[in-house]
Amino acid sequence: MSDARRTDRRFHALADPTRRDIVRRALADELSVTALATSYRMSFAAVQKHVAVLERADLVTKRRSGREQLVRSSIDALRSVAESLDQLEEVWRGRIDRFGAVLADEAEGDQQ
Amino acid sequence: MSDARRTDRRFHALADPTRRDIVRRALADELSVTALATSYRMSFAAVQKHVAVLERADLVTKRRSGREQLVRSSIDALRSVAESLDQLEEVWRGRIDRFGAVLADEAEGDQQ
DNA sequence: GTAACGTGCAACCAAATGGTTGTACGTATG
DNA sequence: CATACGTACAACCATTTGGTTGCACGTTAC
Repeated sequence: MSDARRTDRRFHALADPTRRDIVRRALADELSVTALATSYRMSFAAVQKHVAVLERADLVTKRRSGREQLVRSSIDALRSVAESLDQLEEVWRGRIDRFGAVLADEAEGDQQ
Repeated sequence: MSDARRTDRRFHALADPTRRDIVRRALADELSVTALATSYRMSFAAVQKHVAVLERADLVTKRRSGREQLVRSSIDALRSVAESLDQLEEVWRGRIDRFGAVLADEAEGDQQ
């Protein structure tokens, strides 16, 4: 999968409060899909779909244990999302640096 | 607008490569909608819609200058997205801390 | 004043999203 | 073995998304 496509999926997966909550809870503990589902006012199938969206984005992984499927969040995937934001932050800093350079040039021009 | 709703919109807005590119370019420079639009292989109206999505998410602001509308990204909004990821990171660290505590307890139990 | 430019917006369309119910199947429990 | 549990998945539906074209309107340039 292309990098951009993966980033798309990750941001998209996080653009829903239920899914962010699932990620949060599965960061703290490993939980079965049913255990997760009891917390939300929607059908089990709906929660299962949310987990599938997170799984396709690699934000969570599942591990079978008997008849349960245990969901765990991937801190690495979350960090890679944070990283794409950091890249933007760097672009912004670059702009400031150039702005600073212009000011320095002007000061140089002004000096006697 | 609720906090969650705003977070939804921001993640959603960033879940598209064209929009992330617009944010990136408007972080480095202030650009008109038309200037932005020339870079992408889609209609002006489509780009305009992307800018509108970013605007509703407060990720960019527009400033009128003559007949042009200059788009600039908001570094603060980007940082607030990064912040919601940091909160998840903290949950994860909390889990590790508890895990560490369990190990410490076990060690304590083990000690002679 | 007229023509060209930059923008906003409505109408339309195909595809994706987010929910539902129902069914099927492997696993545990009594 | 029979029943309940946990999960997966298909079919269906309303809404949203992401694109298009066309038109209107204010601003600039000639």
